Amino acid sequence: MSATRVRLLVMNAALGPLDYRVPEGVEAPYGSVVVAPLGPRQVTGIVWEEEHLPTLPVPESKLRPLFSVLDVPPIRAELRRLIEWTADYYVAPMSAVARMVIASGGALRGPATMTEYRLSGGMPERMTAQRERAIEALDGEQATIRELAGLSGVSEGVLRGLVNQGVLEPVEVDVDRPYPPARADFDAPDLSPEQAEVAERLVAAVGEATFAPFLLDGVTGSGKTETYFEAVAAAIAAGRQVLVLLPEIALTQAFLSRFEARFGAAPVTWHSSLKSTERRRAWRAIASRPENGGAQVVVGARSALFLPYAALGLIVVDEAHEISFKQEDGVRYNARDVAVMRGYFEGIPVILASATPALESLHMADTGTYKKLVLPSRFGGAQLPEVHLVDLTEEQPGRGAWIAAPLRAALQDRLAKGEQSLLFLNRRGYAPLTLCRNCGFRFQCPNCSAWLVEHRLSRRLACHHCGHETKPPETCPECGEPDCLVACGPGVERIADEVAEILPDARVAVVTSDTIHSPAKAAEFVAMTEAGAIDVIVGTQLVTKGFHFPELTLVGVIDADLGLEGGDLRAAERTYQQVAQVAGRAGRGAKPGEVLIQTRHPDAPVIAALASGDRDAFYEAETDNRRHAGAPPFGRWAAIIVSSEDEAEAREAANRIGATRPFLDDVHVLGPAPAPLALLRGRYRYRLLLNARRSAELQKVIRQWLGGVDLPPGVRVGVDIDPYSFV
DNA sequence: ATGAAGCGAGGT
DNA sequence: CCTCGCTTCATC
Repeated sequence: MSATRVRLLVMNAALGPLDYRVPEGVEAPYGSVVVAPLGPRQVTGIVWEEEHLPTLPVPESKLRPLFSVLDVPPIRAELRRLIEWTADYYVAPMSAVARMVIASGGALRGPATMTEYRLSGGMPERMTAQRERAIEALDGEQATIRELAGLSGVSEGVLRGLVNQGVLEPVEVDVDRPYPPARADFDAPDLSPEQAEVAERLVAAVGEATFAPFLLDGVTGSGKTETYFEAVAAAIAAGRQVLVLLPEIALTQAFLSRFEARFGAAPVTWHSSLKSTERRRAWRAIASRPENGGAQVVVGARSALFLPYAALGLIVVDEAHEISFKQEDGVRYNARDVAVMRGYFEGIPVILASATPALESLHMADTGTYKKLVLPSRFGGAQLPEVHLVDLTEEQPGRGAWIAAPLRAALQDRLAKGEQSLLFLNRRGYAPLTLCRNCGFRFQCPNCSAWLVEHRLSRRLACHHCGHETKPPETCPECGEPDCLVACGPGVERIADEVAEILPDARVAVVTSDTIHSPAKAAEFVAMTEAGAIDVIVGTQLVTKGFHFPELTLVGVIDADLGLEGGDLRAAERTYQQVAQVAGRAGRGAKPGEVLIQTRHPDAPVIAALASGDRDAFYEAETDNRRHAGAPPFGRWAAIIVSSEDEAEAREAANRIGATRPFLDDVHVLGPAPAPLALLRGRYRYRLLLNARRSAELQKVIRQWLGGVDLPPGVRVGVDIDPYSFV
């Protein structure tokens, strides 16, 4: 006998919980995804425990019946608890978190087959510019008309014309066809004794199927992936699902080939650029148990964390220190931390793998909350690279140059030996600032308080915050002077030019999110590098991790001080991680590696620690700093960001919030002040910072505080718990 | 969210 | 007396 009355969490942040009547003969247990009438419209909702969604009582007579219960498995209690925890911890609406669970409107409804289109090979009777463009862009693609329109940049109308002409042919696709199965024993590797010992612990944890968080702390090149693959194999063999979170899609390609070699089939991937059919297929596979043809292993970006796994048995967070696990808009959650909570609610092990763990993670391991597993040496006898500092105050590269003499010499040496080099600079484009030599005019983004970055490869001035782009003008827009624009400072493209001057014969590849914008491009880059078709790689943080190139023996860090600018709380830690990770690309094969770090502050503790390879000393010093600053893991930070399209409105709202601040012993409020990016995507931003003791009920304080302020409709207030970027 | 209802200012 | 724009209210 099921309830005749249910409470819904509706997928609409502005609406509270709503109660409905369950029609005769309909089953709607907790977690059911349902469609309900709302005034003249319909809403999607999830049937929830009444006691977890308190609301004022509504008389029986007002209840309307549910429209339908959708044909998907109910959202399990474990995931419902995670939704509640995430909403509570990150001060976000439960509906916004639940949306990340549903994540695919198409998965809930509609037919199981759909029509996609592909080029038939035929040509239209009349060729037009638009048609030609479409045909060129869509070679090898198969997707819906809408998606093809997005891919080709022509309108859906043009494509429908091509369908009528037979140039695009329809293909009926079984949307939910199962994925090829992964096999636990497809190609088990030979592990080193160290790896085998760690793998055994992880495999045992998978077998026990209870909550167990692990910090897998292994130096770069120690074979962390192969090691946790054994735990993945154990979960596959036990019929449980595995989620592997990766920080960036660019890394997926390298991961996928390793995965396929080990398990004989590709895993299910989940990321933001999936097409709607792929998304539906993946979602439904994830919601099905492996023995019923469901997904076995899912590799995804942070958003894969909230999917409704039917039988999750293990979560791996690879490169767990990466800040891209922190979502910076919408629900501002940290996938690394939520992964541990998901493991807790599901009662399964969670592996955080990193060569440079976040201080917070190390602290959890040191206090015994996480179990620490260490891989102290590189796999196959490879040695960690030698690290040398280049003091830029002594070795000045000269005007308009950024590569100092020692690094030049090292580059020349590697090219002569036929070995590969990698130069790291975490700055996309050619130059971060362009100004007029005549009048001093600086190109600034109209929507953000940021300079426009020159991109020579694409001949554009671009804002890296909002995507605004313009063509560089012939004359200065301020004073009209021709040919007067000068590039200030280096980006990777400019470094690549400098390399071309030093080594005219070298084959140079620029590797950034601009040049590696698809998995195919990433695969191409990897293939070329492995084939020895590239001598020097110049890249941003994209090249700091995941890649394994045995012939790469030199890593040069162009500007190790760059990350230390900007007053970020974790600046020192981030610099350490980035440089240590990129250094870890050197000497992974038989030949030893060398790392040259250019810096103006060779005595700064971070830089000195990098030079001496004394990780523990760095972490100890950083731990002391954090303790004194009341920063995580010893205290907590939160940010409140108030924004509006109107500057005065944003300022007034921030002041109003500031005026009602709580005065407490364990929570201190700073601000409001203009946010470092005072204008972002056309919105003016003010910020308040909160520093709290560990024991403080920070979220409760914030909720009560903000709940008591009412603001004009154009003002948005965002809460960022445990912020990374103070922007 | 989103549409309906309520209400004052200004126009016909 | 009506229309426009804006605020308030209800949606189970």
